[in-house]
Amino acid sequence: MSRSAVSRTFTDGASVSARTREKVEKAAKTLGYKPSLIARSLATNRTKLIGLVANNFQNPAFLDVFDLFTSELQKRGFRPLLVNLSAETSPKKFVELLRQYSVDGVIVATSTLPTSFATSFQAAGIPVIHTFGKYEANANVHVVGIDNVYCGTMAAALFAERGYRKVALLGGPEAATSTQDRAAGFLKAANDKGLEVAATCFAENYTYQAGRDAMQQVLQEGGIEAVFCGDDLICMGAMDAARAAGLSIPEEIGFMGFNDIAMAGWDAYSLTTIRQPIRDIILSSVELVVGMVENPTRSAEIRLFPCTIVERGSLKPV
Amino acid sequence: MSRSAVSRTFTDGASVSARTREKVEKAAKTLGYKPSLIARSLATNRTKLIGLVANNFQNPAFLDVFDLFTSELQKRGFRPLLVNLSAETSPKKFVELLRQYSVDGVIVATSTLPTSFATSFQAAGIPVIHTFGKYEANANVHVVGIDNVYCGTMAAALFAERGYRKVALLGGPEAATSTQDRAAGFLKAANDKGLEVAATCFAENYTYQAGRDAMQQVLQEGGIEAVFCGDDLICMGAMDAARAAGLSIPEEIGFMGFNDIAMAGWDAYSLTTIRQPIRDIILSSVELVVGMVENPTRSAEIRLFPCTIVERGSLKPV
DNA sequence: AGAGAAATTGCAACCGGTTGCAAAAAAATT
DNA sequence: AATTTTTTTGCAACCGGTTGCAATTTCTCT
Repeated sequence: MSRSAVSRTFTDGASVSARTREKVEKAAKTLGYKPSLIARSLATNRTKLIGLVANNFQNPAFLDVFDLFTSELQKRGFRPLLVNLSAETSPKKFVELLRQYSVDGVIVATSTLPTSFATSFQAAGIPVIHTFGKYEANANVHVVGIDNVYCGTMAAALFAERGYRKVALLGGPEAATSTQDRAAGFLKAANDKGLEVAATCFAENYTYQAGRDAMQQVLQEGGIEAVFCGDDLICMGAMDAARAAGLSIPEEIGFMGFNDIAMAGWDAYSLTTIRQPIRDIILSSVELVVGMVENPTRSAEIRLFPCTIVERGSLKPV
Repeated sequence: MSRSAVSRTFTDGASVSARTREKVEKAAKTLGYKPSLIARSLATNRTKLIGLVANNFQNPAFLDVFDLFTSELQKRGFRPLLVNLSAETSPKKFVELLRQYSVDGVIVATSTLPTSFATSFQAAGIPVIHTFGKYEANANVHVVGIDNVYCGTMAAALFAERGYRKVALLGGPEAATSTQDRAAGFLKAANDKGLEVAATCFAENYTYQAGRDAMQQVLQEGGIEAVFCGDDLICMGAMDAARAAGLSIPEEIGFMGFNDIAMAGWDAYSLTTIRQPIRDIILSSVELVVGMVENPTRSAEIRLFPCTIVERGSLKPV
C-alpha cells in the first residue's frame, strides 16, 4: 500500500485491484482521510474552480443567476469562486487574481461590460465565457446571451401594434452595452414604424430609485403614451413615478420592462416585459465552460437565445 | 537569485535586500510571472479561501448579503467560495468538500439551519461563523445575528400600542429556527399584552406566492386586524391576497414584515417592517472569521445586533 | 584595517498529491 | 509446467511554492 495506491483509489479510471482499493478505503475511513484538492491541483494543474465574475449584485435579476450557476457548477463537480466587480475599478486586477488561483475557467456574467473584459482572460490563457455578453461578429470569445438589438425591435413592434404613437425610451445605464443595443434596436424600429420617440433617457443604475428619478425627466415631455424600460426594476420605479404624477396604468400610459423578475408578476405592477431564457442561457454557459476546460482549443462560439414577451397588464389591450 | 529570493520578494515581511527585490520584480514583469496561490497554499497550509454557504438564493434579502460578503472578503484578501445548499440534501457532504478545498474558514449564512450544521465544520477543525444563526447559550460556535425572539416581541408590542386586538401570525417556513424564535417571541408577548392571536400559519417557503397562499388561510378567520409576517416577501404576497379579498391596507387590515428589503419601500407596499443591521452583521462576521483564521483558538462568541422598526404605512397610525 | 554584529542569501527538505516507467504479480495461453 | 500476456504495484521525480538553518555578505564600530 504505497502512496500511489492511495492516489489511485481516489482517482477514477486508475488501475487498482479491488483488494487494495478496499484496503485503502477502509484505512481512509478510520483515519478520516480525504485527498487534498490543493495538492491534487498542484500536480494536475486543474483546480475545478470556476471564477464567477459579476457586477450587478443589487438587482433581483441576479438571484436566479447565482442560484443556477452555483447549482449547475456544483452538479458537475466544479466550484464557483465569486468575484464582485461592482466595488472595484480595475478589472485587470481580477484577471491576475483568478490566474493566481489557477481557476480552470471564468464566467463573466454581466450585460454591461464590453467584450474586451472577457477577452483579457482569454489573453491570459484562461478559458472564458461571456454570459449575457454583447454579440460581436469578430469577437474571439464565447458569448452566450440574447440579441439585445432584436429585443429593442420587439418592444417597438409591440408598441406599434398596440397603436401607441408617441413613446419614450428609458434605458439602463448608458455605458452598458446591453442598454446601447436595446436602445439602438428600439430607436431604429420605432423610426421604421413611424413612432415618435419623444423622450430618451437613461437611468443612473439598475435600481427602483434611479428609474423613478429618470421618469421625472420623461414626464417633462407631456403626452407620452408608452415607455420602454431597459430593466424591470427601473420600470417599476418609473411606473410609481407616473402614478405619483396622477397617471393611471395602462389607461393613460403604458410600460414595458425587461427581464421578467419575480416582482413583475406582482399585482401592484403586473408588468408586461421581455423575458430572457435565463435557465437555458446558464445551462449553456456552464456546459460551454466545462467543455472548454476539457478542450481549450474549441473555437469561439456565439450562442444567442430567443426572448419572449410576457404579456401582463401594463400595456393597453388591442 | 535563487528560488527563495523570488519567494521572499513576494512574501511581505520577508528578508530581501532592495537590490535583489528589484531584480526579481523586473524579471517577473518581463516574464509575466505571478506566484501560484495553489502552490503557496500547499506550503503554508493557508488558502485565503472562505466557504460561503447559503440556502436562500431566491430571496432579495440575500442580494445585500452576497454583495457585502464578497466585497468585504475581497478587501481583506480573501475569496469567497460559494456553496449553494438549497439544491442539496446532505449537508455533511459540504463539510467534506470544503475541507478538501482547505478553506481557511466558513461562513454559514442562513437563518433557517440549526446550530448543529455550523458545529459540524468546527468538528472538522474548520473555523466557522454562523451568520444569522440562532442564539443558543450553550452552543460552542460563533454566532453573529439578531435576537429573533425579541424581534417577535417588538412586533407584538407595536401591535398592542396601535390598539390592535385580534391579530395573526404568518411565519416563514416552520422548520426554520428564525421562524420558531420570532413566533415564540410574538406569541408570548401577544399573550402578555392581551392580544388575541386568532390565526397562526406558516408559509411553505420565502416567496411572494407562498405568502399569498398562506394568507388565504388567515383570511378564513374573519376580523383579523393585523398580521405579523416572518419575511417581507411573504408579507407582500399576503398584502396582495388581502387586497384581492377587498380589504384595504392599513384601514381594514395592518401588516408588518421582516427584513426591510428594497421593495418594502416601494409605493405599492409601503411596508412597516423590522430591519436588521445587515451591514454591521456582515462586517462583524467577516472580521470574526478573519480573526479566527489568525487565531483559531478564540473562544466562541455570540454577537447580537439590535433591530429597528422601520415605520411606513402598512399599520394604522396612532 | 580588522573584529563583531546584523542583514541577506542559497541550500535542501517539505507541503500532499500525480504519473511514467520498470518490476512484480496474476491471469491466460500453449 | 513453462511461457507469454495482462494487470497491478511501488519507485522516484515532479507540480511550484515556503522556510529553518548555515554560509556569506554587508554594515558598524574600535
